[in-house]
Amino acid sequence: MATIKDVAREAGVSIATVSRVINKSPKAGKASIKSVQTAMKNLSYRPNASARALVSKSTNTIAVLVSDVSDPFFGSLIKSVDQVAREHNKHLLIGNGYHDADAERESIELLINSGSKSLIIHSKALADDELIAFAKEAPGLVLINRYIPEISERCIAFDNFKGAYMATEFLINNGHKHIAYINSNHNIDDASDRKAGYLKALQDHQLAHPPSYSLEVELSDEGGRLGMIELLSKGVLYYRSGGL
Amino acid sequence: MATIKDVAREAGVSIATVSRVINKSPKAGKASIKSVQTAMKNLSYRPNASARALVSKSTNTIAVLVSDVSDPFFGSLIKSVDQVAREHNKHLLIGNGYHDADAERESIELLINSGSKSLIIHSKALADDELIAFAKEAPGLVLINRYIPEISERCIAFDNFKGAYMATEFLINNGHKHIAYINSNHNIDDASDRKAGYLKALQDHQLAHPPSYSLEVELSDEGGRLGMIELLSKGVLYYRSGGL
DNA sequence: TTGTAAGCGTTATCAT
DNA sequence: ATGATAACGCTTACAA
Repeated sequence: MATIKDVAREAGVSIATVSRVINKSPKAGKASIKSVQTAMKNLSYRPNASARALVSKSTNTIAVLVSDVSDPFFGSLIKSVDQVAREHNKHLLIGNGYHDADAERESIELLINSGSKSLIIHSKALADDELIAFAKEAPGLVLINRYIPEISERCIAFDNFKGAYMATEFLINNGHKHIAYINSNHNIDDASDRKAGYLKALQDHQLAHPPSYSLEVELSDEGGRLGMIELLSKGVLYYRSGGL
Repeated sequence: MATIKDVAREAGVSIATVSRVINKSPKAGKASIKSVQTAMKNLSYRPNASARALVSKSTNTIAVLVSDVSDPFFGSLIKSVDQVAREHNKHLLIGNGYHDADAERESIELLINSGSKSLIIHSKALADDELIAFAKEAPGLVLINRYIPEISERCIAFDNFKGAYMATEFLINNGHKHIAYINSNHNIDDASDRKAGYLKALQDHQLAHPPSYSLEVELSDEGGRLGMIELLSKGVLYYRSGGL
């Protein structure tokens, strides 16, 4: 693997000059640029990322922690991140949290250790405290899909309460009086916040919400299907044809 | 960010000693180990991965290039890689090829530049020559789902021809005489190899294979569904009830 | 067992 | 415009 030194020798200039043309410094002689460039080609030179990171105190990677790469939800998330990362010539360092606190913690540490200054973290298993501590340690860390008041400016999340409230109110405004709610049985804020939004909307409109109107199911297509079947077969709800 | 130097000062030893306990070198004094460890805790020291990589000439990352992270197929692939990577305390550096030759090339270069010595590459768009060149440059590069004779020991791939041959022969052995083939319209080896295997099996068993028996469809659930509909509605094939 | 010091490949400061 | 050179944080002979 050719180093900057090799290129300098091959091009007959100093390494400082080589560094200048690599980094497109304005103070590089036209002649030098030329010879350095051909030298780089000849030796198929690649700047050493580690050395660069060491001196510049920042890698060109963006760390992303998700719960499970094989879940299409996270796949899409990663892909979106990658698309903007690519525009800035950065790679992604991926960590898997496996929906487990220990694994999440370990992954975040690994990601921080590896020198990424930008971290996009999707963590549901870790406690607020730990995440706050990490956020304090890493100024470029951002939480996605999670809201922690103490570090709100680092959080990007849905307003689940409001979303569920709006959806419920939308149905109410369309004349519905019996609205059921199928929720995920995941014990995370998303689930409880949405449920709360649903209940609040019903309450604000003086609609009843007997327990039989809501149930919790496995978070999957199949879970939702079974939930619907349960609601319909129990006679709690019934189809209403035409429009909303 | 505390450095090894800070730890050394705090622990009252030399940086060499600190380095030794970090790397669990056998020649580290019991007392030193103790004081260094508490010093590390106090300063919440994290070894600088770049510096380490620079001197040891190898990062602790495994690079993976896939066509599209948001595709569950690749998601599972990445997850599997991650699981063994995690056992070795390594992260994944992910590249997206986007089914495009330029993007694939660019990604591989980025991954190599970033210092990963282990590369798992899934490339369908790049030509053999380019991949061979990359393989030569990076001794730790491995091709997945692709077979290139010149670097066969670096390839991990299905024998698509044989697989299709076996599947076809299986049907033949079960008494079938009219066997259709719905293929992907992706212009990649996988598709043509499988098709060839299918044809060879028919030929070896002296079965007819009129053009109407095979067609190419979009690579998706819907594509396959439409393919079946076409075959059935054209009367090329028909259902046969019971067993194989 | 421990410390000193050279060196890894770059960048950036300072002269020239 | 160009070249020495220190520095980045760490590992590893080599000495002691």
